[in-house]
Amino acid sequence: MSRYSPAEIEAKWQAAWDAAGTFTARRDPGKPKYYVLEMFPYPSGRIHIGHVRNYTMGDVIARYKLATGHNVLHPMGFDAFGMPAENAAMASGGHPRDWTYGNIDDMVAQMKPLGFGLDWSRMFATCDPEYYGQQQALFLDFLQAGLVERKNATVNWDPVDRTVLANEQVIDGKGWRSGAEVERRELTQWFFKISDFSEELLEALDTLDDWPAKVRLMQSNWIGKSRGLQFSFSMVAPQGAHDRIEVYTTRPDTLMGASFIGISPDHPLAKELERDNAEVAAFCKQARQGGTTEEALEKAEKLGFDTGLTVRHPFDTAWELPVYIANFILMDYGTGAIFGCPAHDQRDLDFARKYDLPTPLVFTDLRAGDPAGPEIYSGGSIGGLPVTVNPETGDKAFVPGKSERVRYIRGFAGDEVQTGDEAVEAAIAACESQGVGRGVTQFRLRDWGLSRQRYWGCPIPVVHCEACGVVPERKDNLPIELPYDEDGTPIDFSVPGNPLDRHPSWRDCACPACGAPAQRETDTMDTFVDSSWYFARFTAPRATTPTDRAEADYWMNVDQYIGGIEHAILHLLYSRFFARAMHITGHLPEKSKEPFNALFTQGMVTHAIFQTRDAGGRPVYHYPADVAFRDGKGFLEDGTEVEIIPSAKMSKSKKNVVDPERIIATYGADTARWFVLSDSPPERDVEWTASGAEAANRHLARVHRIASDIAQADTPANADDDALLKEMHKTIFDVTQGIDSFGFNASIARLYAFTNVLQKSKAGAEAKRRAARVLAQLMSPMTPHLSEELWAMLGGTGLIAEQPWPEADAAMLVEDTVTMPIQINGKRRAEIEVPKDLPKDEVEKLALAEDAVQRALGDGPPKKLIVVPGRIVNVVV
RNA sequence: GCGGGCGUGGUGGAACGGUAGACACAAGCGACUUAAAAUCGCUAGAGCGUAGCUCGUGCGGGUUCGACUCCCGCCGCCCGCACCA
Repeated sequence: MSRYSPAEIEAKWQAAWDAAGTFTARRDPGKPKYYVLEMFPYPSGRIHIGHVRNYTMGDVIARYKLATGHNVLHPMGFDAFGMPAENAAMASGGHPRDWTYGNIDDMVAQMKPLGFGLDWSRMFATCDPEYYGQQQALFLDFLQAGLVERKNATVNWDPVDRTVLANEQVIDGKGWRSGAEVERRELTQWFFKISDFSEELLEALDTLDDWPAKVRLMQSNWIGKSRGLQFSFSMVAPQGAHDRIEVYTTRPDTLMGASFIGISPDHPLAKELERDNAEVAAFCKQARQGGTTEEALEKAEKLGFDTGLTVRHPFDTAWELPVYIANFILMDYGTGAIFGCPAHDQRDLDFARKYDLPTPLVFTDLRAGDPAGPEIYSGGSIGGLPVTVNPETGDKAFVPGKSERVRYIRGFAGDEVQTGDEAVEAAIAACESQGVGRGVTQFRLRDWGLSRQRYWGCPIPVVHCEACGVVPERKDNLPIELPYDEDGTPIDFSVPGNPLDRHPSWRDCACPACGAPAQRETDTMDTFVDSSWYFARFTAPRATTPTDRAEADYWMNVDQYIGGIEHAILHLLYSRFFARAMHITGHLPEKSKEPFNALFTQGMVTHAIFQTRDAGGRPVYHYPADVAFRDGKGFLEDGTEVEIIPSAKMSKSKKNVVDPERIIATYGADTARWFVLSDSPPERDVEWTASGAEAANRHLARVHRIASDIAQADTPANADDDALLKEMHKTIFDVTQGIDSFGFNASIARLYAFTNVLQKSKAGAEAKRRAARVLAQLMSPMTPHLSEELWAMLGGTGLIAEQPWPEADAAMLVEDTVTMPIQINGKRRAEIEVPKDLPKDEVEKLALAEDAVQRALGDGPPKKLIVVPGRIVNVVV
């Protein structure tokens, strides 16, 4: 009898699929197509177990769809531009291109042994000139279609290295290399006009039925549609050209609670004041310190500078409000100016407390004044109305939900008692009728700045000419390739900044319009651009235009997209925009405006951390391979017990990583594939454990053993055949349903159960062989190599990968009787076995006759009797 | 700080508002063996007065005949926050 030997069989069957071209996708209008795609990896050089899980999920779908008669497209590529390659060149010399392609070779070599049913002939990397040249063509088409523009953006500026930093390079407000205090600085950049599509991108979310609701909600919040009022405060004393300050607010109902005006340090008025006032300039400089992230802005200490200027309240010209320059207001949002209502906004309240500004209350809790209700205010007043928030809760603003009803004491429109939403609408209407501003619908979504001051990215194909201005490159000149060296000299990556900027022979060129000497744009594109259309490129990866319409029309859309939740907003939103832009420019059909029909977000693979402490109490981490287990505890070789911290995100610094290559070498690819799917639902994290992997391997060996016994068995057909086949059909049904609904762990649990049944069954050899072949088929999406081996062993013909999926016989699924639990007051106390269609009153009779029920009832009748047919009986006593 | 999610035995997890703990891991006991490994079988949420009863799905409330599931308020952890990919 042969033993389970993954190393042998896995290589063998991979070669067989290659030879048969099982996974090579060809357009065939006669067959329904199915496009399954996993988010492609960044070529770090090593695949990790999380990749294994991600691609195994996609492969299960791909192989299952192939078996159900689909023409499957399942491609793979690399998201190959980005900072790590430049960082590597900076840290240890070499060239980003060599580093990246070397890593890609390594990763492909690590992925192939996993036996994924991928069409490798379509592979590309986004750093291939063939790919990014087409991306440049797309950029030019977008530019011509009015989908691109130039304007200012705020960036992180390192004043010592004199370079722009990525957010992740800003640590606690300081540059990662120089340690210098980072400044926010404005720069002219290219933008995709994604905000023109805000409404459409928001509305179309409703059509994405097969996307997780949480992703749609996150996108919806990100786009952030709001209804508000745009109006201006007139200045008491005009300052230069400024005689008013334009603000936007989503809470115009709190206008009578205004306490101050805040403007961004980059507001034109602030800039004007800065010019001839050293104190203002010093404050603005300080206010511009720190990173650009929303998180940094929100968490930073709120600072303000009283300009001494004042404005008039639009409804009471005698009421003057001070104008502050504030560090938490960004010029990129709204008008770069706000009015503060401290009583009903936490940030404004913090600010008002700090600068001792009044906090007029606009509305109160309906229960205010009720002794049992919250006390919201006390203290002084303006015009007989309360001003000071209750000193006891004085640092907490009263911010109820907008749908909650509150009592307006400083309202100016609508009822005294109304919801925030109603009050906002009433306030907008009232303001409009009195000529104070206008109602405006605004979106939080900003345009997508795509310029990056870096080398390792797709060059932006434009030229700056003194005479003609900004000129698009001619498509004939594409691709504009990144220079590998500097006329024979290696590019120096050790200097901060963009090497393209200091590369004269690459930068200098002829103007595509007038032919005069001109200069190339040295910025490259955000790597999100690369990943915003790769799915379309996979449909015709070698086409000499961005897409081939016949191929794109056939293969698009992606039927099932699989990736991490961390991409829930940006990558997916940008891709949705790109698909629309590509449709407008003729590169994709109408139906592809939403390019991903279904989305699945998978969880991470985690691993316990093994830790001891050094003399100073600091943690010391240990690799899993160095830890031995006894009685559920872990020990180092010298006998020291380690502390086990379960389920932590894998990270090299914590040493809680497992290497897929080692797993494959030890157990084989099928074990790795089986285990990463087996223990947790796919959308949740799964914890990798050595014992779990071992057990998965033992199970596969067991299936192999059972199958080889069955292959040689000669038991005649008998009375047990029917029960086995019935169980087989139920298993087909359950496993299929599991795969269809991404319940891979449930499918696997069912396969375990069926294996147990098969092993114990006394059925005849023929029935058992049939059941075992079906078992092999049902396992084949997860363990394709073992399944091929079993299939061949059990007399199957051809490749199991190319067999039609087994179908459950509905007649074999029905049961004649059901077990009904009987509850007394909601607690299970007994159960009865009844015919499936027994009438309700019969069930009631049987239930009441039960001992447990009789005992609970005593002599009285039940208070209530609930019978859910086929499900449950509940007796209330 | 803001937005989104998750929380069930010693462990991973299962459970259309209807028998909480399927299926596994770890553990214990047994069979086989000279022995071990492998394999096979059995036990197993906690507690108690053990034919049975009580408690139990992060914490506190609520809705319901019935709540892991729905609602409200907390706590903890994870993801995202526009130049990480």
